[in-house]
Amino acid sequence: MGKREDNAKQTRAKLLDTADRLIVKDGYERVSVDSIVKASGIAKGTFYNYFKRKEDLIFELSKHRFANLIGSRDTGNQDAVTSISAYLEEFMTVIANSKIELARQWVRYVSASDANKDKWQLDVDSLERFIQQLIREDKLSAKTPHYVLAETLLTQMYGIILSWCIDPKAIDPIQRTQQFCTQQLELLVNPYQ
Amino acid sequence: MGKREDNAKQTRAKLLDTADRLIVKDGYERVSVDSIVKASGIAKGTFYNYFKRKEDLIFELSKHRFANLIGSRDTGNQDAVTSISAYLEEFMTVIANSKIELARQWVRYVSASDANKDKWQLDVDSLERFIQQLIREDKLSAKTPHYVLAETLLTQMYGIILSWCIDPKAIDPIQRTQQFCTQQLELLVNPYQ
Amino acid sequence: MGKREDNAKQTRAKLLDTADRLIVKDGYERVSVDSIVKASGIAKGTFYNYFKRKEDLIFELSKHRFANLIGSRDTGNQDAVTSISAYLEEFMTVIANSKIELARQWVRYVSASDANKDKWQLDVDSLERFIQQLIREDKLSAKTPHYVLAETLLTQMYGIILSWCIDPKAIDPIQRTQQFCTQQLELLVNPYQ
Amino acid sequence: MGKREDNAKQTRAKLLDTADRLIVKDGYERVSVDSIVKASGIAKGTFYNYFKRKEDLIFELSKHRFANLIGSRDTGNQDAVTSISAYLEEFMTVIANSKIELARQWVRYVSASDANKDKWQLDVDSLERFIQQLIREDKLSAKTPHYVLAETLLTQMYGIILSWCIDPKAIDPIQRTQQFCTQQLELLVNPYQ
DNA sequence: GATGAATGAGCGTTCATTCAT
DNA sequence: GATGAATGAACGCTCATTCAT
Repeated sequence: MGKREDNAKQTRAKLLDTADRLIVKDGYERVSVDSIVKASGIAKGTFYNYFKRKEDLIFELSKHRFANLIGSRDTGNQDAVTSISAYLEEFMTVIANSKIELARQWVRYVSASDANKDKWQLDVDSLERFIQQLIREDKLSAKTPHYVLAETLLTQMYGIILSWCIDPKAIDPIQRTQQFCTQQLELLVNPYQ
Repeated sequence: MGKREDNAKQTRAKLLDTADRLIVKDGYERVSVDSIVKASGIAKGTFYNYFKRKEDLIFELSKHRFANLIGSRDTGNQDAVTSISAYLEEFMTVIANSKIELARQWVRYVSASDANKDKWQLDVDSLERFIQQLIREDKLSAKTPHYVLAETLLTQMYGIILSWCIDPKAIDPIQRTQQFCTQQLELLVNPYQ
Repeated sequence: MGKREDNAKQTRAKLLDTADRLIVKDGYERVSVDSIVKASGIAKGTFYNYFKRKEDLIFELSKHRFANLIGSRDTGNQDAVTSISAYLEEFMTVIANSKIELARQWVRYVSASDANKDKWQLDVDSLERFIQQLIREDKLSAKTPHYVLAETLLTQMYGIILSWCIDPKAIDPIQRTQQFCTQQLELLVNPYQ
Repeated sequence: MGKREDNAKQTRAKLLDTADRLIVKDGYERVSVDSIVKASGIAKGTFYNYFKRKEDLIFELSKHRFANLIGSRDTGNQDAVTSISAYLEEFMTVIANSKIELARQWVRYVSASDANKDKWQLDVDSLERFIQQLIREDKLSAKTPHYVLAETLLTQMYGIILSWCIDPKAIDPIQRTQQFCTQQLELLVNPYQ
């Protein structure tokens, strides 16, 4: 870990950070190599020392950017519906806390190409693990179709995000999530509780 | 309907068709006015005789594709779950029949600005009317929360579309819809059946 | 003068009028054949029945548009300075009454090509004739250098117009003309009065 | 001043020179970015490395041509009329030395928007200071209306430029300036000499 | 390894002009 | 004579990429 390698790592990191920041600020479409190197104070040629093509940076970014949002969590002695509700609300809060433009950009981004396909699977897996945890804690029966349930719930969340992007004024994603949890979640979970 | 008007209609249609085909083939991002006119053998200037901006063509395209998804329908003597399943499957079939690139384009388009906010509401209203019809036909109890149910179901459909856009290879929207109908829909509808 | 010739004349006149109006409204640069035919409700092809090229219409327009502003006038028994002052003020009033954008457009127009070279000469000739009239009326001596004086005075008017175009807020062309007449004109005319 | 910086300077200069040459040759209206880069053998993209917009090059060009027209000058023991004549002639010579197309461009440019309003004021101020210098040197009386005189003289110069632009063949700006100085200037200055 | 000037294909768009109907 | 769809060169401008220094 000589000084030079260190500098190189920093340069690379700076490019990634700057690109990330610009995408958030200006939207994915508007971010060019030019804007990245100008904002980061790094020469254009240097950019191409680290990334053979612009695409490479974008790809690397997407790996970091949409990292799995929710890790394991303590459910205490709450019942299954309450636990899942808390999970989903937290999931949606992270997204809803960003401005609508960011959410829109996110939708455009993940639906732009196959580069982000992991995102969906990671989210499903994470939610499924959470449900399995509830099964292990005997809050849900062993018969619970954990994968299908995870898929359904996450699909609902994704649907809320998309409808929010379509009509941000009419739809409050947090409130919609709460409504769903209150009125529908129980129906889905009840048989297994 | 003189020869000229006829030709004009054909020219317009050819531009739309070609654009549609190219978007499916190459992806929304890569389709330019140049590529459209070159592929259709029409002069660039002619393009702008029909569409003031490239955007206008795109808009018209997505309108055609995703417009008027569901009209009224005869439910015969099917029960509520079966009827709703048929409705949702038809809804999704229209979308899934388009290629993934067109669905992506649609997602990008409706989430791009506030211009399409009606889309969501129209879909919800349409589905709600369908549920109300089932209530009138005594297939669902009068207590059915028709609006909330419509919202939930449509949100699920939108979520499926979005997850399909994210990972088209892993997800088959029709199959996912059927799975949802089979395994979850009953839970949601049962209390009111 | 059959009906057909009459219609043809009207069509031609309408094109000229519309073009003139649009140039005043939108500025010379922004007026296209398209905008002219759209605004006049005449088909594009018809335009080219009357004018072989767009230039032809512009040329014809310039002949009408910048016609000699001032004809002969009664000077009554006013002295030379008063008469000339009235003449110059009227000249400038015609111009200043138009909006600054029109004046700017005029400047751009007359300085754009050689097509308007007559304009300057016509104005000088007109003013010279006026001065000669004053000589004939014995309000100025026969030694008055009528052409040079006309040139100098008109040049001053043109200079005022140009400076007005450059800084419309700081300069009031009418007031500047009056100031010139009050403070400087006498000096130029006195020797011959 | 490495080789690279040197080359860059040359590239920039070449673009400016070529543009200048083309404007003189073909007229302001007909010069496009394309024609400039083609004539200079420089890539189009390079043009935009140096000038953010085409306008910027035009602006820089006109700044070079018409900037800093007159600095302070030694009047020796010439009388006022001679000194002012020399001043005005030099002013006009700078302009007349450019080709007519460049003068036209200048006129169009300064009259295009409010961005150049200073130009007029700077010229007036400069000329006024020169007249004040003549007053201090006792070549003009203290009663001389220095500002009004400066305005009148400069207006005359601007008028000559404009009339030159309108009819370049009939009018020689230098000769017209000399004529004005010989025949009219004395009348304006005499009372204060 | 860092630099930034140079590149040129490509973009969306405008517009005067032609010509079959 | 009137029509308006069709044309295609030209416009100003963007941008990912290359390469000599």
